[in-house]
Amino acid sequence: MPIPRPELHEARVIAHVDMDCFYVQVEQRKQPELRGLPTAVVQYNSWKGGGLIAVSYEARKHGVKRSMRGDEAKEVCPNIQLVQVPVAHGKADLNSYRHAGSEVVSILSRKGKCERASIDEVYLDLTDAAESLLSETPPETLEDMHEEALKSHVLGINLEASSKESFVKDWFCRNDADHRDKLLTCGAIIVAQLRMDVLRETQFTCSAGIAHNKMLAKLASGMHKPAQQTIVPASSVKDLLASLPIKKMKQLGGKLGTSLQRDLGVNTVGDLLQFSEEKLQERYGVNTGTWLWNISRGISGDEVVDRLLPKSHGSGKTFPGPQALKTIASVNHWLNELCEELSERIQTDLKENKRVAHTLTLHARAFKSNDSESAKKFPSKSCPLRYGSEKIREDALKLFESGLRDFLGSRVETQDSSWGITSLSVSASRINATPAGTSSILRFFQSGNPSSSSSKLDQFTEETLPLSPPCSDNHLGQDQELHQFTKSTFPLSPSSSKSHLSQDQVAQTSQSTSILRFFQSGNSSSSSKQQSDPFTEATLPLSLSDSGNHLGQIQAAQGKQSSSILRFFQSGNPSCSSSKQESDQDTEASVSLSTSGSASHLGQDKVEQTKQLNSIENTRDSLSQDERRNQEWEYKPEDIDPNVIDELPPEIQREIRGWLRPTKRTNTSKRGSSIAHYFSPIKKG
DNA sequence: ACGGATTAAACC
DNA sequence: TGGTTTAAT
Repeated sequence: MPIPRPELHEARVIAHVDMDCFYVQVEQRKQPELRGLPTAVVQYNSWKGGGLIAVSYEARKHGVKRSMRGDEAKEVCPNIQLVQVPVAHGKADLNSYRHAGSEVVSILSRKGKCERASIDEVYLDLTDAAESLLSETPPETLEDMHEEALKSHVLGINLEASSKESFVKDWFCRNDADHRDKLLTCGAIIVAQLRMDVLRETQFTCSAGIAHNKMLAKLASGMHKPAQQTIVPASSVKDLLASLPIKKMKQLGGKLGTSLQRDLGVNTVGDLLQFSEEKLQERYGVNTGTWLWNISRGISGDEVVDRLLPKSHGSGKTFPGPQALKTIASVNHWLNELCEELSERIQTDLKENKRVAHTLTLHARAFKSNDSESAKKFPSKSCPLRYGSEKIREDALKLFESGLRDFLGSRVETQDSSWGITSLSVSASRINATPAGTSSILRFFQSGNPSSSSSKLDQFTEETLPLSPPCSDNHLGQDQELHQFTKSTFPLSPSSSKSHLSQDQVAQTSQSTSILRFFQSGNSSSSSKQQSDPFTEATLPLSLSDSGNHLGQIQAAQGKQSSSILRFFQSGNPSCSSSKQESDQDTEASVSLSTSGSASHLGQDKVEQTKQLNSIENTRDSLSQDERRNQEWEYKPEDIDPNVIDELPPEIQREIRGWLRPTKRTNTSKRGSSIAHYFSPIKKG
């Protein structure tokens, strides 16, 4: 019995799809009269015409480049059309581009595993689709090959002939083709179709690379732009890399690439071949060394991860030079703007994708004018994320103050204006999908608890948050709705009149809220009630409040049943019952329970997220443990405190434990791992 | 101290 | 783990 050759069985078909000057295309779709004209997208038009962040290909011909100023662009290309990025919260607002990006993702994810790599790029694993196509209708039998597929570039075969297309067709359809080449051909046909779908459905063009791994696909997608695709057959990899400047390689555009050039005299990827793996390891560490050795041979085992949504959200702004923020008041103002945007975005994420963010992080850059050693960096700070824009603001300000104290080194004069903030950002990370659909745990909380009446809940919610700031006037329509939701979600606060978050508070908040968030968001998707907007109207099964002067009402509002629920949460969670003084009381006093909104209200405009969520349910029942482990990052065991689970009824325990994966975190880093899956285009002995 | 605003991931 | 650094777009 001959052992099957691994290359044949493990040859993957990977595509990288890259939108052409994406922001420009988005603006041109909005203003079709700009189509065909040299166009660029700028932000902050006030200073020197603003900074360019996207440039159309017409404008590039005139020498306009990214990172030029609007004024410079006008000089080299006088009739360039400059479009400003929308502004909201006093800063650039990229939401329209994000939305356009997700339109594209929803189309590109139709044919296989799809990984959103950035706002305008995806990787696709088309192996299965290509194999199916090959076995059902192999290229050589195809009568009418799509024009777009025939326009593919194939590295290594065409020689700039005018009759290129016939060469490509011959290459596609030749009978003696390598199996892997046939797979790539099928991949190219599929990608061509996807690109046409994207164009038809969104009016956007894109370019693509088709190869056996991500690295090569990414390389290829940039080789013929715009609106073209490039195939990298295994046989052409060696020549391709031999002359490829090292800095063109992803991950080598920065310091590592520079070090390779300067320290090893490596100028092309091919130059790397002469170094042994050990040599590279000793200079750059095992992982990086092995990784370098591999990429120089076109080997890259990175898999396409099925992920259509971003892993974090951030909102930030720079305050260059004279604009640096020098008072707490001004920092507070901008923090509020940034937090407002962030809050809206995680709220939208929760509503549309049923995802919950767990960590709030503040980043800043700062200088000290008087201090001699001003080289110190402003430290990042993070804490558990509490939903609701005013909570976020409050926490972000505390994080900032804490960071500023560290930055200034325990000296007191914080309004000394001896410091300045040159950039500020807040971000939300550790975003977990919540289990969608009906499950016993959700049924348990809904049917088992009579105190869960939504009308009562709304009232409760409104009364609980009298301190919310007035809606800003420019919020209308949908924003209004969002704001309401914001106010009513997770109003947990560590009752902090203290000047900073202590470690204890942080830890406590983290543990005690995670379970609540879990149930809250899961619950909200599981009822079958018909409501116009279940999310805004009844979304508060469990809430904690810090509003001291409403304590009486809150206690009155919660029934007996809810207090028993409360007890087992608290007893199950050590950090809840431990040495908390005032915050402990707040916590105890304000938990209540409610029913949820409707189960199946997913907006139909969000096909991609639906697909992602559905895949969770499907895999739960049909996949093996191992397969689950790979996909089940969605379930995030961190959402559930193990101690709490013990207190739950047995059938609920079973269900929850089914979601939990064993603590993973193997020490295999991306680099140097999963050698078995490496595609090896270069024959060895 | 203008290449801005975001994202991701390795590393320690 | 949180926080820092690197890198890409």
